Amino acid sequence: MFEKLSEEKKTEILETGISEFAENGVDRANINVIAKKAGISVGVLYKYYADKESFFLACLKRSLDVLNSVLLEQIKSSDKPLVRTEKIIRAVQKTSREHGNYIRMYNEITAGSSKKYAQVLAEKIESLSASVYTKYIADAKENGDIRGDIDPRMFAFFFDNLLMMMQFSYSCEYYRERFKVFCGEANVNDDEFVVSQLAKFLESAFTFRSSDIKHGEK
Amino acid sequence: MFEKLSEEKKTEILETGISEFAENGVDRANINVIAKKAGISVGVLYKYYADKESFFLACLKRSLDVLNSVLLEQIKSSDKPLVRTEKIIRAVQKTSREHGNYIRMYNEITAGSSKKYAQVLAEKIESLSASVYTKYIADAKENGDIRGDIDPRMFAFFFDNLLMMMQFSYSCEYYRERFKVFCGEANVNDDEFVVSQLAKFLESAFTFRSSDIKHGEK
Amino acid sequence: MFEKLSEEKKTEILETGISEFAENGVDRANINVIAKKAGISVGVLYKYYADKESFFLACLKRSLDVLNSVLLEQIKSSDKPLVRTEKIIRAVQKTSREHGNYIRMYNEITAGSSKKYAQVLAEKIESLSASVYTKYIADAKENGDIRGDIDPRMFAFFFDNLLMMMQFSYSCEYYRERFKVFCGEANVNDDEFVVSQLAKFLESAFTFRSSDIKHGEK
Amino acid sequence: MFEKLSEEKKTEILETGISEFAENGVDRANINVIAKKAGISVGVLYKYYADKESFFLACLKRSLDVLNSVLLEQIKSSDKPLVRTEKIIRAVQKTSREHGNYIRMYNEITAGSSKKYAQVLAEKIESLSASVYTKYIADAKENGDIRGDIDPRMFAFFFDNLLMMMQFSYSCEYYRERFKVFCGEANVNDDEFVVSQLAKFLESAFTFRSSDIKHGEK
DNA sequence: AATGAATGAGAATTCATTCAT
DNA sequence: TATGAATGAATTCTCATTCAT
Repeated sequence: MFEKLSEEKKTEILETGISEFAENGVDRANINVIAKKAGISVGVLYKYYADKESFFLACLKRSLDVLNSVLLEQIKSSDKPLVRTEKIIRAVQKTSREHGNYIRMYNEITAGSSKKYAQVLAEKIESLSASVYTKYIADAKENGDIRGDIDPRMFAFFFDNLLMMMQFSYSCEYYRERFKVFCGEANVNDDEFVVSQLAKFLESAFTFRSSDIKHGEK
Repeated sequence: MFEKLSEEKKTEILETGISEFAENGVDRANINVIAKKAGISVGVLYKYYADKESFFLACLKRSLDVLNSVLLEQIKSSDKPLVRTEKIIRAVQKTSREHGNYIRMYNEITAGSSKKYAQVLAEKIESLSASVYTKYIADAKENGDIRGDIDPRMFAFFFDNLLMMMQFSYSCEYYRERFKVFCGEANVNDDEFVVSQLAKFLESAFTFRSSDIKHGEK
Repeated sequence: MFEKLSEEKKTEILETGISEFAENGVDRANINVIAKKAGISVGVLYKYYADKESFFLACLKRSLDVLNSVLLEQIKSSDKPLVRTEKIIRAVQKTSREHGNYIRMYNEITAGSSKKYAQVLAEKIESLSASVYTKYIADAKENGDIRGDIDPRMFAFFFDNLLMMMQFSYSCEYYRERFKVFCGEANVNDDEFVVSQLAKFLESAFTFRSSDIKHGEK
Repeated sequence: MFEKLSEEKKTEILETGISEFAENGVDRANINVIAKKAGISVGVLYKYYADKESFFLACLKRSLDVLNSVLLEQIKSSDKPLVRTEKIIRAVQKTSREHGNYIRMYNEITAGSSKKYAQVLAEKIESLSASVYTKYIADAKENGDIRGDIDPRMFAFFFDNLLMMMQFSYSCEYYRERFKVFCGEANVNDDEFVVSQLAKFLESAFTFRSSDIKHGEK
C-alpha cells in the first residue's frame, strides 16, 4: 500500500523535477518551487533524496530510462538497414516531441556544472547505444552491406552523434534555433523531408562503393 | 591612456571569465572570484558590464569571435573537397586543444539556463558557418562533385553537426567520456585515425552514386 | 496490560533519550532518531511527552533518580569519616564508569541552553546531597572530628564541588581531557591513586588543627 | 586603516557572539540574530569566519584570552601562599562579575555538543593553569609549606577544580542556583564570607600535619 | 491507540550587486 | 575613478511536531 502510493508520488515528484531542471538547468531550478509544483512539502522531497544533487541524478536516471526503453524498441526491428535507419530517425522525432524534457535533461549533463559525474554517467548512459550501434555496423560490414575499410566503433559514434544532434535540435531551445538558421523553419517543420535527407546522408556515409574511390582524395 | 589600459584589462577579464564559466558553468561561476583572479575589483567589472548575465554574454562573444576567426581561416582554402574536409577536421582537433574554454563556453549556452537568448544567439553564432557550408555544398552539387538529390542546407547542417560533436567530444568532459565509451581511449587519442575515419564518413556521405540508388528507399 | 507494557517501553525510551542527549547535547539530539532507536513511533513519544523539552526533562529526571539512589546507598554507611570519604570517591568512580550517560545528562543542564530551568532543577537535584553532606559535616564538627571554625554548608558545598568535578572528569569528554592535562594519563587511569590523593586532600581540608593556625594568615 | 577598523568591528562582533552563545548555548544562538545585534550583515560575519563553528571557536578564544590574562596577573604576585590564595579567590569573584559571559562560554564547551574539540581545547586551555598551579604546589612542598605525601599535579587539579566550580557558581545559572541551595542566598552574596571559608578549606587541605596522621586511614 | 509520512517554519550559508571612501 | 567591504535576498536543508489512516 505504502509502496504503491509512494511510487506514484515519486513519479510525480520526479516528473516535476525533470520539468524544472529541463526548463531552467540544475542550478536555477529551485527545490522549494519544485516541491510546491509537485504538491508536496520540501520535507518529503528530502525524505526521498539526500540533497538537490541526488534528486537531480534521480530525475536524470528516470529520463534516461525512458529514452533507453524507446531505443530498445527500435533494436528489436529486423528491417533492412535503410528502413531501420528511417525508423530510427522517425523515432527520434517522435521522442523529441513526446519526451522533450527527458532529452533536455540529457542535454543538461553535458554542461560544465555536471562535470563531476561525467565519467560515471557517460559509461552508464552511452554503453547501450554504443554497443548496439557498433554491433549493427560490424554485422553490416561483414555482410558487405557497408564499406569494408571503416572502424565500426568510429562509425557507430558518428551515427550516434548525428542522432543525438537531431534529438537536441528538436528539443533544446538553442539547438532548435540553430536548426532553423541552417535549414529554415519550413524544413525544420517538415518531418518527412528531414527523414529523407538524413536517411540519404547516412545511407551514403555507410555505402560508399570502392568503385567510387576515384572521387576521393588524390 | 585609459582606453588602452582598459582594452588589455578587458581582454584579461574576459579570459578569466571564460575560464571560470567554462570550468563551472554560468551559475556556479562566482563574479567575485573572477574579479579577484583577473586582478581587478568587482566595481570595475560592474562598470563595464551591467550584470553577471551581460558579462557572460561578453565572454561568450569573445569565445565565438575567436572560434569564428579560426573557421574563416579554413574558408580561404581552395583545396579539393576531401583535402579541405581533412583540414577542417584537423583544425577542429587543434582548436579543441588550444581553445577548449571557448568551446566549453559555446557548449554552456546549449543548456537550459541560457534558453532566454537561444534565438538571438543562434542567429549570431550559426549564420556564418551555415552559409559557408551551405554554399560549398551547393557549389559542389552543381559541379557534380556530390550527389544531386540532396538539399544543401540540410547536408550543411549534418556536416556541421558532426563537426560540432567532434569539438565537444574533444573539449567537454561528458562528451569526451562518451567519445571513449564509443571508440575506446586509444582511438580517442589517435588524432590521425579519427581524421581518416571521419573523412571517410563524410566523403561517403557526400558522394553517393546514383547507380547505388537501388539501395535507397522505395 | 497497556500500563505494564508502557512502563517497560517508557524505560527503554528514556534510556534511548538519555543516550542520545548525553552523546549529542539537547539541541543536536534528534527526536525522530531517538524514536527509531527506541523502536517506537514519534507519535507514541509525543503521546507521553508534550514536546522535546519535556522529554529531555523526563530523561534528566530518570538520570538523577539513578544517581541519587547511588548516593543514598552511601549515606547508609556508618563508617568512620575517612573510610566513608574513600568509599564515596570509589562510588563516584564506579558510577562514572557505569552510568556515564546519566552524569553527562547532568552536565548538559549546566550549559546555557537549559538556563530556563536552572532554579527549579537545582532545587530538585541538589537539595538531597546538600542536606546530607551538610548534616554530616555539622555532626562531625560537633564531635570535634573536624575543625570548629567552619560553616558546614560551605564545606559541604566545597566537598560536593570536588565530587562533582570528579564525576565530570571521569564521564565528560572535555573534563576528562582536562583531567589528563593536569594529572597525566597514567594517573587518570590509576583509580586507587586518585582515591588516595583525593582522600588526603579532603581529610586535610576537614581536619585542620587549631595548633596549625600559625600557618594561616592572621 | 583597514586593519584598525576591522579590529574594532571584529571585537564588537565577537562580544556579541560571546553574549549570545553564553546566553543560549552554541546551538540555539542564531547567526542572523548575532549579526543584527552586532549591527552588521551576515555577509560580513561570514567574511571573517568560515561558518558558525569557527565563529564560536573565535568567540571562545577571545573569552579564554581574557580569562587567561586575569590568571596571569595573579601569578605575578609574590605573597605568602594563604594571602595569594585569598587574592585568587577574590579575583575569581571579580572576574565572575565582570566577565560572566567569558566564563559561561568556557562552560559551554564542557557540554556534549562540543565533544568534537574536547581534546584540542582542553590542551590549549588548561595547560597554563595546570603548570602554574602544579609548580606552586611543588615549590611549596619542597619548602615544607604543605604536606609532603601528596602529588603536586593531583593537588593542583583539586585546587583548580574548586576555583573552576566557584567561577561557574558565580556565573552560570544552574551552578548559581545550586550554590544557593547548598549555602543559602545570604552566604552566596557575602563575598568575604565565601573568601574566608574557601581559604580555610584550601589552607587546611594543603597544610595537614604529619602529627595528625592518626586521623588518617590505617 | 499507534503509526510514520508529511509539514513548513527556521536556520545556515552564498554571492550578485551596491556604494561609501 | 577604483576599490572591496558590506549588504541581504535567496536558497538549501533540518527536524520538531502534527494528523490522517
